[in-house]
Amino acid sequence: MSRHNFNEVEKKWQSKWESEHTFKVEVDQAKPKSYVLEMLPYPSGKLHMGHVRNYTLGDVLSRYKKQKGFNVMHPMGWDSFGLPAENAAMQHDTHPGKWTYENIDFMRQQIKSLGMSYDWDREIATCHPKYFKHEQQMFIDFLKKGLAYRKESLVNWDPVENTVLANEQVVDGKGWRSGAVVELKKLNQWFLKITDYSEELIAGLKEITDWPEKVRTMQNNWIGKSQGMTIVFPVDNSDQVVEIFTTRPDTFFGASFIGISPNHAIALDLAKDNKDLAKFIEECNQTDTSEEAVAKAEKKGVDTGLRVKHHITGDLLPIYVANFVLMGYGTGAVYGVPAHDQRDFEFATKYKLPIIEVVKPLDYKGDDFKINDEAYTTYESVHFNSQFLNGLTVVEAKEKMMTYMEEHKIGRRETNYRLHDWGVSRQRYWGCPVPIVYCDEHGAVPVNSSDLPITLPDDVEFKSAGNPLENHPTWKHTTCPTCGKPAIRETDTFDTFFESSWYFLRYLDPRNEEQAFAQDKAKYWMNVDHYIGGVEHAVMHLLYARFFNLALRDCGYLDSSMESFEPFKALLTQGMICHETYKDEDGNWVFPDDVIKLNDGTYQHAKTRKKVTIGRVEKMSKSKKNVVDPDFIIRSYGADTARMFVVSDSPPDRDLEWTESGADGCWRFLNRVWRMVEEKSDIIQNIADQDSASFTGETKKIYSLIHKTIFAVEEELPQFQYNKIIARIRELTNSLSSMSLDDDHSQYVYKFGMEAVTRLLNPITPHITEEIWEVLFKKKTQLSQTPWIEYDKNFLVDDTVTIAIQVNGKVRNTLEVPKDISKEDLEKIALDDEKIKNNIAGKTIRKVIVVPARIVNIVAN
RNA sequence: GCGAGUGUGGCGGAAUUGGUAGACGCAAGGGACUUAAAAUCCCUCGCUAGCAAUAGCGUGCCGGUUCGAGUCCGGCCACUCGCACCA
Repeated sequence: MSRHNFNEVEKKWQSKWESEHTFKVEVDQAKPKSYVLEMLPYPSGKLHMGHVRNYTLGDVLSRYKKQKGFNVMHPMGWDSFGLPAENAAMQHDTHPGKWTYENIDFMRQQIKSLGMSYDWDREIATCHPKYFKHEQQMFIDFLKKGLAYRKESLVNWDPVENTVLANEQVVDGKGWRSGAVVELKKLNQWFLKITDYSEELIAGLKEITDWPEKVRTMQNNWIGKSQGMTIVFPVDNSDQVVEIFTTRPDTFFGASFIGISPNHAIALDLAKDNKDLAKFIEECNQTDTSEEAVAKAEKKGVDTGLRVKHHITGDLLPIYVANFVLMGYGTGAVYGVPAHDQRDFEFATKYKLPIIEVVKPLDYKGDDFKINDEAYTTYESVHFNSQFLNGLTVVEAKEKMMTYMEEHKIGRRETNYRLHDWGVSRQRYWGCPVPIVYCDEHGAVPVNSSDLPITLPDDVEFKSAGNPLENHPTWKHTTCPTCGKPAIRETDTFDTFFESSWYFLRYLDPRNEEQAFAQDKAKYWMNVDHYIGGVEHAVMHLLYARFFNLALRDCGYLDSSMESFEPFKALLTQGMICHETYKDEDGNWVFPDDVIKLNDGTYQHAKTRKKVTIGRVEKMSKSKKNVVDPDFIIRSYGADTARMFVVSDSPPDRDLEWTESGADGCWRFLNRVWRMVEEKSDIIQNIADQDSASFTGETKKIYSLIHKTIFAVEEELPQFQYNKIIARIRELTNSLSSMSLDDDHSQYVYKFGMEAVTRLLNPITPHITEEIWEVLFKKKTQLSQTPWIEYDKNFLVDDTVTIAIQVNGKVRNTLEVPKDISKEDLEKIALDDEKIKNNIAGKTIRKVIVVPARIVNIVAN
């Protein structure tokens, strides 16, 4: 008996699919379309198991949809601009482009060895000038439409390397390489007006019901729409004013100070003559730009000496410069209500500012409510100590106060968003050049479209400090598109989220030289029906791509008559791949491949012979060495096994633990399927079709199970519940292998069952199933080109059901009863049952609950 | 710190969405075949007590609603993800 030779077979089918263009796709108005998309990878060098899982999830659906008769778009490409290429260039003295393209070639071959059903003719690389040419045109169009503009903003500056650092490159407020304390520096940068679309982005969330609720919630919170009040405080003894924004105008009587951001105009102005304040601001500017760093920092501030008068109480409130007030949100100034906001409370405690309680719990009787060691922030509360707001709930008080403030010209109602405009400028080499020229006379001028793409110079130097484009001797020198006089190019490049915000449209028309994509192609293929990728992209990438789709509509790229401008109809966020961690006796991480199990059950390092201890299961990461190499898995088990394992054990949105033994199990199963067909090949080739109406007993039961399994797969596959599908198919396989095969009926059912197993398994393990189909079932047409197997609904329901009989909620027996038995009969049978009788002996029956086809519960005591 | 999730046997996970908790797989133990090993096949397998029938307990923890809770409600605990220049 031959064993399945996966190495040969997988190569055979991969080249067959390629040479016969099995997965090539074009617009076809006669067929329904389906666009299945996996997030495009960054070509970091090698595939990791997370990629394998991501692409398998998409590939299974894509293959299934094709067999269901859909015209399936399933493309792959490379998100190939970015920081790692520049780091590699510095470390290995190579060119980012060379490094990137070599990685792409290697990883493409890796993906191909997994047997993914991509239309490779549509492959794109975002670092290719033919790709980013259109991106540069988009930016120019955004500029003309008023969706792009330039303003000053802060960056993390490494004073030693003379370079801008990514937040990731800042460790504990210091540059990761130089160790220098990071400074905040103001630079002129390009921004995209995503905030123009705040409302539409919120509204769209209601439309995309096939997204996980958690992602929609996160996006909604990220946009952070809030209605509140901008209150204008005149500064005492001055003609200046401070504008603050608050979402809690109802707590106005509890305000005891004003906090302004260290980067607020007033703070910066005062700092000119105030050394202490200047020093404090400098200190604040020594954290990185992340919101997290600001929020975690100890609350600190400096009294400016300025005072404002409370409009109603007339109290004088001090203005503090406070490190926890963000310049980017609202007006960059807040009023502090220590009793009812935790940050304000900590701040007030530290600087001994008054704490004034103005709301209390709904059931609190007196007017002496006091907080203790933390702020009282419950929203369902009632006001006291607040003059005309006393006795009102927060909601009521808010409305009354807003009206009052408007009438008395204290402030104005305002809607604020946490979302701010998207800064797209990066001071880096390996990115898409911003197509702008600076002319002394005409300022920032967009490059003429006929001069696009603006490409990167190849001869760059990474050893010296600063931005290589800036340092290049000639590249930035050009002429002004308007007047032709000497001018300087923009040396910044785009954020790489720019490329990934529209790549799904480029796939639809990837070789179009004139346009980013043809409108009619986009109209046919959009929107993406199934988008699959990691949760880590839940907010930013997905929000930017949603914004782009709207902006591209408004710039005429997309047909405005399209039904929806949500680019991704359904979203699946997959979990991470985890693995056990290993450490040797010196505390060094050890690769799983280097760990061997000894006979006494302990573990040892294969080379150093040191004892190894097993740690917890964690996300696979290079730093902890708990990684397995997809190449190694494919070589030792084959692609089918790898594909099957990554979708078989866990639901797709949960983390998956990679285990050697789990992969073994899949490998054994696939061999078993092969054997089950091969060993019975004479039956399979000789048995004639039988009339299913005459099946009885076990044969009928298993025949029915085949149809139930097909039905279940049909239900569960489109929901990505591959783990359940595999369990179903395994159950069916177990039943088939237990058949006695002693008559024509059972032999036929066995054959039909194995055919079903082969076909149902095909999207998951395409190579072995194609081979079984051709070699053992002697079929001429590729399984990938064969329509999906159909179930017979007459065999989906049984005549009887098994019902649990409970006494006081505890199952005491199960009974098999006719499916449509009446309530009365069911109750009678249950009460007549011997075991039940024993159980209720000596008790009085109080109540009997009968749920037909489900359960009987007898309440007795 | 803020926002969002997750938690079921030794392990990964099922559970018709309020109705038999543990499907399917992994690991473990026992057996068959074999000179032997591998491979394969069969059996056992939540915990405790019992030869067994069976009984009690059991879905992170505490409490509640219900004839009935893994599922619904309230309060905790632990872990994970995101926080705008990593992708």
